[in-house]
Amino acid sequence: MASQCQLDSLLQKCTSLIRMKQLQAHLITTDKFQFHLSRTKFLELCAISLAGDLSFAAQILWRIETPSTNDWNAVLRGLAQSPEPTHPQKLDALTCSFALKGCARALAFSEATQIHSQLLRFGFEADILLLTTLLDVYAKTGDLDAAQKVFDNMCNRDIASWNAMISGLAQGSHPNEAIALFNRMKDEGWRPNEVTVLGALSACSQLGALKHGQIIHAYDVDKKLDTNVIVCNAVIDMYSKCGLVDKAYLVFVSVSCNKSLITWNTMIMAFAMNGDGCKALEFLDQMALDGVNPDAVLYLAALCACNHAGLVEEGVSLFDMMKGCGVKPNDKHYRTCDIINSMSMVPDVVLWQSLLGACKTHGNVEMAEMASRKLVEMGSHSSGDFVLLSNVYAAQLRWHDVGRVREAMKIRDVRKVPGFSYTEIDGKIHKFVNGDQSHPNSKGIYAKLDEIKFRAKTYGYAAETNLVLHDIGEEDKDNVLNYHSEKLAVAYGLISTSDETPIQVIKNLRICVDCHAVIKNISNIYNREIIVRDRARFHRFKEGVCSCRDYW
DNA sequence: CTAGGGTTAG
Repeated sequence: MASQCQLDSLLQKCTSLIRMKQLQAHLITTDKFQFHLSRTKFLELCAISLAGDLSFAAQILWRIETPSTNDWNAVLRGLAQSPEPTHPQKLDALTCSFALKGCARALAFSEATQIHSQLLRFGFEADILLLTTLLDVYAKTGDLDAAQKVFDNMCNRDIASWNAMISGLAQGSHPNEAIALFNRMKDEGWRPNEVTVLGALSACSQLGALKHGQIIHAYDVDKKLDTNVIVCNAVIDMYSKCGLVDKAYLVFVSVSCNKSLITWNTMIMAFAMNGDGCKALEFLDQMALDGVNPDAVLYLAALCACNHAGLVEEGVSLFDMMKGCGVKPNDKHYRTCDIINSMSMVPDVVLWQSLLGACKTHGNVEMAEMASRKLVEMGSHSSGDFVLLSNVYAAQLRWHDVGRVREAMKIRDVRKVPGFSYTEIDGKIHKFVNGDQSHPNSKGIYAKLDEIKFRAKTYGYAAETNLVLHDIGEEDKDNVLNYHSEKLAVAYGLISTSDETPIQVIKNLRICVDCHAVIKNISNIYNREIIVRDRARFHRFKEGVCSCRDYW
């Protein structure tokens, strides 16, 4: 690089814009314009000297791919001392709109609030499209209250505004509110379109809200919205998540439009969640016959199916299919591990998570430690990963290690996601959290739980307390377990529905071993079919056994 | 000179 003095003297000689441009050309042709210091010095002179030209400096700045802070400063300094220190370009509603879209993608909440105030200042508050974008950004950045406020204050709305609010609620884990708003929309005389029903169906899927889901499905058919694949996919997903795989399959076969990869995937996932691994694999073949090429997500769904159905061999051959060559180590677990290690791509977080899950089932501490180390390396902040490892330790009574995991969670600011369960009774969704006492019929629920406990004891059941996270006294453990949200939901189902009605419960986390055992007992003692959808799959309890065959 | 921008399944 030419000496500093040389550049300085060249800069000094720039007494006109022409000279400046000559210098710029020189810097570029001698490959010195890339050099930060000379570029910034040049920019600065151009922006502030009488010979320079502020807008020319700005033009140069825009052309720099990643301007340094000093580059920005040079132009800002020029702007600050120019006759018009405000931004020379006026922004309009579209400018705001694009900026907001950027915020949505970058999940930049505070930037969105800034644009929000600009937009009010410029008087764009009657622009429905713009406010819809704003609402959507707030929802996507996680501030549903702010989104709702925008929605409520809109002087008038169109269907997209409703859609944005409904899907915002559905995707922001407020599915109940999403369904309520969907109903309100219909009450106010709006005609939901395909986008609206997608949001509402997603909410039903999350809640296991079959009654609402069926109404929406009927509406889709009536209004011919089922000519849209995306809607069909959402309907299939809704039935499958509500536990009606057969119904999901019926919809699948009767899809009149062209099926997409996602249609197949949703259906395979439905079989997987119900532990029907064979059907899922059969489907993989059918799909090939149909000329649809599976993608990575689909293989993952199929692997999931093998995992849930305990189809280890099939799972391994699927891995082989995926990477196109066979690996044959001896031990089952190490085999899975080797396959994951030898994969050409970086192993996926989900694969390590499933390995960790398998370690829990088989009590393999060493491998669990290895898998969770990998997950931490990959920057996992999912509390589920930590809880799984913790459970592996707890099962071995290694309380010190359980404590270490908790410490690690604190340091990494991983919070345990609170468990909750939903159950739909006569179209009304009831939500329970662990130890919940807020339900109007709370007394009845706890009385029923006592009864269950008493009757189960006579059947020889003892709580599996070694799987609770905390190292607390036996009796306390017993209490913590007794009031898990899924137990509360099942108890409420027992007291508020007739004997033949199956009880459906949706849980946001994985079901714990004790709840699993208790619900098996309940299905036997009370002769009730109980279906629990947990984070990973469905458990169908009937006559004392579960469809997962205790493998999950 | 105008139009241009928003909501969508696994």
